[in-house]
Amino acid sequence: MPAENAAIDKGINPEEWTDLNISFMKNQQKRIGLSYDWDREICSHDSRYYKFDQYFFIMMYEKGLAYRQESYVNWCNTCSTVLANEQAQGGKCWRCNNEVEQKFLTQWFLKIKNYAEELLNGLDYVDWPEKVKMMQRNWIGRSEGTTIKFPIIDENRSIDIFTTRPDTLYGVTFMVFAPEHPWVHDWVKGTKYEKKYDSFYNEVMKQKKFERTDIDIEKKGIFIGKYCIHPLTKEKIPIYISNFVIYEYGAGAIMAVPAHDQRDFEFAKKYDIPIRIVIQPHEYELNAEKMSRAFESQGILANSEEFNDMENLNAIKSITEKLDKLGIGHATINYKLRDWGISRQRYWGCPIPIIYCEKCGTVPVPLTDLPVILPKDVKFTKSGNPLETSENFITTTCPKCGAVARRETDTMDTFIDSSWYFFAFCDPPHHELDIPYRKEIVNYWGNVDQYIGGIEHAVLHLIYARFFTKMSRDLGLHDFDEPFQRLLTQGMINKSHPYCSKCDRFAMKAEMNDDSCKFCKTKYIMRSVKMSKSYGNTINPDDIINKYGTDSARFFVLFGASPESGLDFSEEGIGFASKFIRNIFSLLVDPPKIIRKNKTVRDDLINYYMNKIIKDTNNSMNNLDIRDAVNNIIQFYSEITKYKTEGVFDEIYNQCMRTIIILLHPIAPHITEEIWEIIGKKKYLSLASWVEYDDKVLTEENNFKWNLMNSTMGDINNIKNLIKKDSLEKISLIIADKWKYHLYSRLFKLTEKTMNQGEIMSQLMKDNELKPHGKFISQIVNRILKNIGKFSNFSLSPDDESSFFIDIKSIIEKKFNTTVEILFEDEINDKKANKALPGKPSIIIF
RNA sequence: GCGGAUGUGUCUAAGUUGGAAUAGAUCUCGCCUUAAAAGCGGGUGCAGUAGUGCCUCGUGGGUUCAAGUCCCACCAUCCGUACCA
Repeated sequence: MPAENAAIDKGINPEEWTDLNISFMKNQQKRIGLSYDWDREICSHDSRYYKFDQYFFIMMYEKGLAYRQESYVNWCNTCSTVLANEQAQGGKCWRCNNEVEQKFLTQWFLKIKNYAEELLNGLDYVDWPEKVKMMQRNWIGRSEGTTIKFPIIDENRSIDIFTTRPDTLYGVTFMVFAPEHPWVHDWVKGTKYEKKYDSFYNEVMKQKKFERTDIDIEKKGIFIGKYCIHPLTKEKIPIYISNFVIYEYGAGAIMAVPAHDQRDFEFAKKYDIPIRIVIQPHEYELNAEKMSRAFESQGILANSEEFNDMENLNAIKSITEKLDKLGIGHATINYKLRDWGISRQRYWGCPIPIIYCEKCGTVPVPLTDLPVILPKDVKFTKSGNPLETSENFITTTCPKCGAVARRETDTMDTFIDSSWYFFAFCDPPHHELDIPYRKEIVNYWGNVDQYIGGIEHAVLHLIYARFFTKMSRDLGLHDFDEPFQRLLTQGMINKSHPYCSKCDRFAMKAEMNDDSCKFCKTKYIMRSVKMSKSYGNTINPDDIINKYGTDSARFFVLFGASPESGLDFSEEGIGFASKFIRNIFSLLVDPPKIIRKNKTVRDDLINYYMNKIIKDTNNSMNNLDIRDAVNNIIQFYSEITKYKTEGVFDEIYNQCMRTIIILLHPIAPHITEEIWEIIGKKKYLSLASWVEYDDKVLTEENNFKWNLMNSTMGDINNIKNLIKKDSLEKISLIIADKWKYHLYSRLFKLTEKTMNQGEIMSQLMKDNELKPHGKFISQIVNRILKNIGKFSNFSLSPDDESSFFIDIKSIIEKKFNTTVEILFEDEINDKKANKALPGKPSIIIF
């Protein structure tokens, strides 16, 4: 439709305009480095593709899933076309945001309602955001209730109304029909009510549909002089019409129970209709005259013949059973979901393959005659469907009798195209095939493992595509039930923009440089809002790419926020990204200044980090936590930087480089590919195998050791800051006495049995080795028991701990630019020394 | 009204089966530099001349040896939806 509008505005052919845009977008996508398999490119305006839109339509027509009906439909004046219910949410056109009107037209519909139950249940089997599932559940709007026949007086037909509250059936005191219900029109004809009805009808029709169903709008109605009969009591019940009853839902008429429904209550009060109580609350008694609002809670039935004294929730079932037995009602399930109106009065779309013959009526185009090609000899006038201007197209012959016939000129909703394109990507359509795609290929690839799209399609594309998947499965085209197994709804790119808090509005494009609101003169504040042309706050990706490069743009977007939460565009953010990209280049391309021949513990450390980071990054990537993955890479980058300046061991350093290049490659493909070549690697990086981590490096012992090193260095740093010494003479690390290790192992064993401190202490004091240290132990035990989980179960022996510190001595020395000595507790006479504990050496700084 | 989500030191975000609150930005100090930028290092909840103590994940309770995480109630914000019989 934008193509057609642009064509009208600019006088270009829509096809030309579409192709132009496709090549522009393709270029941009290639520039930003998106790796698509372009061999699978499909275009919905290619007759090889839309042929199968028509195929699906005809298959549905033959199965009775496509039908033509005259009804009230949503009409958008600016788009000059009909819209489906899903496309007119909140009474506004999904494309142009214009208020939609109601028009009475003959249109093609698809019976999506036939799949309502399955569409609802299928939601339990997909891994989608709860929010989207809720939106679909609400949209489908299943409700269980009862259909009840109310015979019309003086006629032999009856109205089958739907109610969820058959327990209140005895409380019905009036009926309400939608004003546009066709029966109503006949009933008032030639009666004294006709005039009143006509003016009321016109008044209601003038209201926009969504205004009419606004809760604040006044509930208006009139009596139309007609009655029906209560199916059980046989009482005469007056029929009203009112604006609050919607023709499309249920029967287009309701039974009104003013005592137990607030809306009915208000209506009854207004028009002086009797109120009959049929449910009494447990705690008190209602009085019809004194009621100020309806009683909608649970209670016990009254005035309900044999159902009196029954709990109302039980009565729902009992009354329905009785109606069923008498043949005047039955349990029913109703859905809010309406059938999908797919006719569009526009040129640029897929023609509906139907021919109207005077003799044979509505005739589908035979499958062998597909595709029905969209003609090019059309005139774009400002009004009406351009297709109607192509005589060649309209005039045809009837496939059945050969007589001159006329083609349908409505085209299909473009959502039809997007309802099955994911199958087409598996097996791009071929003109010569008579099916849209081959079953074994689609079954092999499908269903889609991970789908990404905006939340705005929650009850549009995402419901249509599910319907199509089930429908085409039933045509035998493939075997699975749901199109998209995992769904991620990505956020939008926002930008801060002038906002008036008083008027609750953002500055429009023309006002965006003003200081204050043009309506109330309040000063604008800056607030984040989605990018949009009307606000004039859009950023052209090309500008960003030109200024910072593709990789910086990608890095910024991926690191800026999680995919779900959207991103605030900012200059600082993109600046950081661009700095990082530059830094990583020089880090990897400039060779290290110091290269060691011997392997040291420093190399073990960076190797440990490397493996840990591969593991964490892989996890994050798999969960699509791209931001976390990037965070890990940034950390690894700074570790490598430190490692490089301290001096490297060639083999390990090369592994680190390879790892970070590969990890970063999906984020910043261009620069990493470049670096790959510069450092002399053969073949493309994009074809290199992904990095694996070595589980043997990530043992509990190693985790413990490197944590021990980090926390010890943290402690040293802490003390250093505290004593405000500029340069350090010496650091002594004192490893705890052997008996403390013995204590730890005894203690942790005991805590498996009991957490009682007294009991634990008395057990410990039976140990002769520990007994002399009783006072110290009781303090330690107290501290440990307060938060046992904080203490690792794993520990090294005193000798292992000491030799580990000897190993990493050089790292600490380098970091603090001083000498480090490792001692045992009994080797030094300092009262600070005896604070040493297993896994926590005492630190003395000189 | 109904439904859903969110709330984390200044900001943006991580935080898995409960087990020592992480990153990045910002700001700031230092190094480097003739200088700036870039880069590197320290600090960025409070207190402290010794590895510690205390506070803090919207508020208030609860469960637990242990709660950002589990349970209950409330508040705020955002989104969806609305006479659906």
